[in-house]
Amino acid sequence: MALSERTEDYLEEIFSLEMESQEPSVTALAKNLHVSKASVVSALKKLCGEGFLVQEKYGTPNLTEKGKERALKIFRRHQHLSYLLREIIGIKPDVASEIACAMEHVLDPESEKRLAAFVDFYCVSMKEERQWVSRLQSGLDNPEDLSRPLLMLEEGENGRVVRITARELLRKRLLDSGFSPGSHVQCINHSCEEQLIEVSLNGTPAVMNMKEALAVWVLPEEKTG
Amino acid sequence: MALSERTEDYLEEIFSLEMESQEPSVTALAKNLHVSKASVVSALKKLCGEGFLVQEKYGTPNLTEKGKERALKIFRRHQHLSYLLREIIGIKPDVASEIACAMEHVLDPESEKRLAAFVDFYCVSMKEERQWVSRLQSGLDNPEDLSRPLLMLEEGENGRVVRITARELLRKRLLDSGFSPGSHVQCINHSCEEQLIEVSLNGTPAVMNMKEALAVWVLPEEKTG
DNA sequence: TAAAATAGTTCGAAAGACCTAACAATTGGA
DNA sequence: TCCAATTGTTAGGTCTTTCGAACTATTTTA
Repeated sequence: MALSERTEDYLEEIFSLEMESQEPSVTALAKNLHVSKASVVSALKKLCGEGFLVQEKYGTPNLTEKGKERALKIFRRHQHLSYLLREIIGIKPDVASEIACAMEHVLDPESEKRLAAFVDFYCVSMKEERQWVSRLQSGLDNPEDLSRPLLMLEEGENGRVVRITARELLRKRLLDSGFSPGSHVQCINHSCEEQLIEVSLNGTPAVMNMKEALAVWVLPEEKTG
Repeated sequence: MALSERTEDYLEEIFSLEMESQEPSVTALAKNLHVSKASVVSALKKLCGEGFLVQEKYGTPNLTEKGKERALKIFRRHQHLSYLLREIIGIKPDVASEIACAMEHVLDPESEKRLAAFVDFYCVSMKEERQWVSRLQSGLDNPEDLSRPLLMLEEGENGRVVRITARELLRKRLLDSGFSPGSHVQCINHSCEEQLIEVSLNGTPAVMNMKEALAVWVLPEEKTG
């Protein structure tokens, strides 16, 4: 059950190689992990002993179900962290991977969820920004055509959700209610006195308060009627 | 020169305690680092041997200049990382600190700069978002009053830079040119054919292309003339 | 098919971090 | 001032990870 951090690295590397349809040979592992072949063999022995791996003498190591499951967890963590460091913080890929390696072993499930949520939140907003930039650069110079908070849609205007700029509970609530990227929304009615907005979400009526309507960003579509 | 990651942790903890005007006694260190006193003593011995620390038998350890310098570097990295994990990604403080501990030893100077820049960038944009939300919620319902890309400023409009939504070279170029949060900018002239924008940056004329003008976000100020 | 190259294994041994237990110095009351 | 509690030290040992070097098995190739 309990694997040392370093042993987890071996497991992850075996998994990585398998993902790329490469043989997780002793030599390949030694090369990728920058250790001697002797070290690989002893790590492999430990992984076998713990039931994460089966391997005959001079045979290729094979992950068991248990091994795959554990490796996948580590791998996912690593991907998330790498992504955050590389694409969001802007750290160089090789350094990012190294840092991710150091982090991944101390990330508890809850923090991992937070991380994933952050990466998701940020990715969506970055994707939108890229679309925005390319749109403007390709000669389309109508700024009204950009996404904006649902709150700022005119009555009757409709479009697609592109991001949710909220965190924690509000974000969860909105996503759970169906305000996920790609959903179709239409502004039905602004009720300024009550600070409420009536909308149609994928054809179904819904009511939102201002805070919610500010957090849902919509890319308006051409009016088709 | 070369300290192991774990030994760096001891150094950092000594520094931390000194910062809080507490004695970095063997007992305190053992408690805070969750190790036995024997382990502390042997780590202290190593730090003395490397010249980061002076200590007489049964005396309080004292950081040398070299030790302080090194400890400060580690401490700063830790603060940055903790901040990122806690305040931006939303990971619980104790876990954040633990992860920061695992990360701080593999963060090279360049990545550290990137991290600092990201924290800075993100803090500014979050601050702006908060202002935005509170502004809307306090009844001010004039969306024109929000920050927007410099590209979207009318001729003659002016304001203050609140964030730069660019990365890597573009971001660096913009910051180097003086487009940093707080700078005063005024839109002088849009030249649509040449896709160039004439602006005044802190009173000095400058010319930007569309991509640059899109990356600089400005909070417009009241027109005072 | 036999020799050469490559791949995998085993065997100490070293380094690092940690522990417990016994011991020594210091300090603070009674 | 002296005894007890606290604090710091030392010795000896475990565990993990790593290595080089010698060795064996397998594969390639001439």
